[in-house]
Amino acid sequence: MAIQESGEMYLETILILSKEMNTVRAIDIVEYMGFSKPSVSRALAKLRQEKLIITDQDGYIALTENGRQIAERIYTKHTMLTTFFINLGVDEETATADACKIEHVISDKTFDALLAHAKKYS
Amino acid sequence: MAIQESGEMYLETILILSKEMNTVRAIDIVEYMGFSKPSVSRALAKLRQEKLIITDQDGYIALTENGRQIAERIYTKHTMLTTFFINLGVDEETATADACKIEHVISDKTFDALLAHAKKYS
DNA sequence: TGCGGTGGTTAGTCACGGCTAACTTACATA
DNA sequence: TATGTAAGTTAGCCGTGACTAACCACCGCA
Repeated sequence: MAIQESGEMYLETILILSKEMNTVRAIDIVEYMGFSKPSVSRALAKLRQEKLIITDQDGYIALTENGRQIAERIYTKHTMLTTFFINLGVDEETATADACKIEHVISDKTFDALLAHAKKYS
Repeated sequence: MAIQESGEMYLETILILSKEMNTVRAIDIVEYMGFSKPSVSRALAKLRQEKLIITDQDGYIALTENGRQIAERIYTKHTMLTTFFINLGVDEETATADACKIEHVISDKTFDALLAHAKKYS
């Protein structure tokens, strides 16, 4: 089963949290994403099953190599799109919100083209 | 209840079909979108209920003023995004596919900014 | 020692948006 | 007139991804 948009969002969140807090637990994701504990628990179980994350006996979560690759790819799109939109004059909040939705649906091809263009014209 | 991405897709399809065939019936939408008859029937029932389309006694479908506004907005985003991506060097198929997904999630603010930018640099 | 808080899971529900099966209705034609 | 086909609807199912309620396990402290 292919990874869904929701799964990508969880992986990206884990990456972001692990940048800013050393250890990541399910409860941190709950607080960051604003979802309920069971929702996060079930989503993480699915990611664990697909070997995109691993959880140690203390409940600390880490991305596997596969998981990290997906998370980094999404996160890169997120930050680049946000920056691009802000440079176009969009307010930060809107830029972030739009980037967060577009990052999951834009193809690598179009993203790369957009990135190359952004480098030239901003 | 707010209009969903799926509803927008149906409205856009009705607009496109009505540009190219005078009368639009459910079966035309079935063929165009590749969904089953019941799926289309139920989706149209929902749009009818929300007064975004009307159907006459012969089954011919028309957009209401509200429906047309939504459809035009999405369709504009669709065509502009497609053109923009193609101008960036993306192949037509990818550009269309990406536009079709992004058109539903991009905000008016970001779209307008993108459009203004595209006008300047292409 | 036992009690409360924290973290996590299990079970069951819901809306959305696809699907198939099966029905109705109407029309065209043999 | 009867039959077959086309168009549409109804009923019921499924996966996704949220939710609440309720439970378990652990840990610290009075």
